[in-house]
Amino acid sequence: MGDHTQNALVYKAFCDENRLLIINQLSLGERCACDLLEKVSISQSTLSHHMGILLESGIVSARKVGKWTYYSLNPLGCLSAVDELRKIVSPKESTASSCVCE
Amino acid sequence: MGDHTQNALVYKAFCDENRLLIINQLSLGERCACDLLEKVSISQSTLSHHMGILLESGIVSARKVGKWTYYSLNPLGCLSAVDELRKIVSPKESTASSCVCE
DNA sequence: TCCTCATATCGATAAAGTTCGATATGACTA
DNA sequence: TAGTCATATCGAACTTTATCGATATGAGGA
Repeated sequence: MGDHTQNALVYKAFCDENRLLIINQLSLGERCACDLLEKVSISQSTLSHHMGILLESGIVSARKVGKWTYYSLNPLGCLSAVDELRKIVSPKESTASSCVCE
Repeated sequence: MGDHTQNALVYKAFCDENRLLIINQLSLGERCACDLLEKVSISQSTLSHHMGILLESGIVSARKVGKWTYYSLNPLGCLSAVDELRKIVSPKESTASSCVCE
């Protein structure tokens, strides 16, 4: 069945244009926040907010090295997001057609 | 590259709990609005609003028969949503690592 | 230790989204 | 033609989200 509350959180990663831009950058390889900031025209605090959402969705990982934070796509999280979406939209066996319209 | 504006619209279908519930119902087969209304505890006008978003995302189709509207998952739209998500999160060839941090 | 830099958090505001009841629309039915 | 039923649209209240500038935190360097 899958947990709708959790899934809603996962796919929130993909329903904002700026987050899709960030994901696109990360699909090219690991990036530090300052680097992402150059590519996406939003403020530093807004970027931090979006990175929080991406981390919470599980499709992005963070790695801290000194002052810097490096972000990258989390392969397992991404795989799981794609696979779960496939499950969500795939036809399922229905016990009965419950439509009572006619 | 993919159109971020359009993709954001597609994945908006999956980032709301009630829409996930509706999609789950439709994955069992075609359903009329009155039937969906029985399964999801929201008002009729709210259901109509969500169906509009699902139609716009391309993952749901509508078929009108007299007074009734029958909704179903759009196989092509669903396939495309899954496949596009796979593309969005798959690693891409980068021309150069652009990180300037160190 | 003090300063600088990278990032996170806070507080405020504006925009977008969810939800509802009321009403409109449009199809069938008596 | 009137009435009823299914669904869509409207308008408003409320909640959530996106965004920013200011400030805090915490690491490295002088």
